[in-house]
Amino acid sequence: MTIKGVNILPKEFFLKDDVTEIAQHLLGKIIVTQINDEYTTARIVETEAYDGTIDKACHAFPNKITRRTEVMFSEGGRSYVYLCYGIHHLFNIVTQVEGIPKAVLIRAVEPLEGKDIMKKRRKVNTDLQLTNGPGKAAQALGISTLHNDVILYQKNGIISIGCEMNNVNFEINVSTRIGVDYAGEDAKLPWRFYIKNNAYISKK
DNA sequence: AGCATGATGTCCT
DNA sequence: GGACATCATGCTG
Repeated sequence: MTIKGVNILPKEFFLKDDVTEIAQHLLGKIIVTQINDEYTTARIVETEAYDGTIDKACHAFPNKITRRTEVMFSEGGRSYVYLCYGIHHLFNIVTQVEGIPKAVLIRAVEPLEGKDIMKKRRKVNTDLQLTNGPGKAAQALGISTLHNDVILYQKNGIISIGCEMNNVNFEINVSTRIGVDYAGEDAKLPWRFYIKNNAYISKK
């Protein structure tokens, strides 16, 4: 299963029981989108883990099923896209076997192919401002709430996650998550992961 | 049916 | 550092 040199990850990648582990394994992986006949790719450089079973910061806490969160309860390997602040579309990757609501927020990516398309979508001209935040990354990749509950491991899917043939080495930094102060003690969980020294990290 | 609230980004001072 | 845009969602009643 290959799209232009990227191997699409199998469903099993998303089913491991530790969402923080998957959040780290997603670093360095490639997001491929083919939306409105426009092809873009980007490398994941920053992620956050959310666990609806124990984590107040997760929309699905405590195992709360609503129309918005129900996709998090489905089998891993699907998208969870929701509207934040009425403006920003945030892209998450659902993990775990069916019934366990956990997901990984894609907070930042490094643009690879289709930068001209990303600049058009974002209405900016500087590479560094293109994808260095969760709202910006989704917008640059053409992802919106229209793409909620999309299967990510299908060949020729509109959104898929892959890895490059030649693996690149990097160090992983860890911190608390951004913008979840409302979660009380859970805001202190060290569940944000990012590639050390990458230029496209959302915040220092 | 009404209301409070964001897993943010951009612009202003 | 701070204001604020903007609306789907979830909760109350």
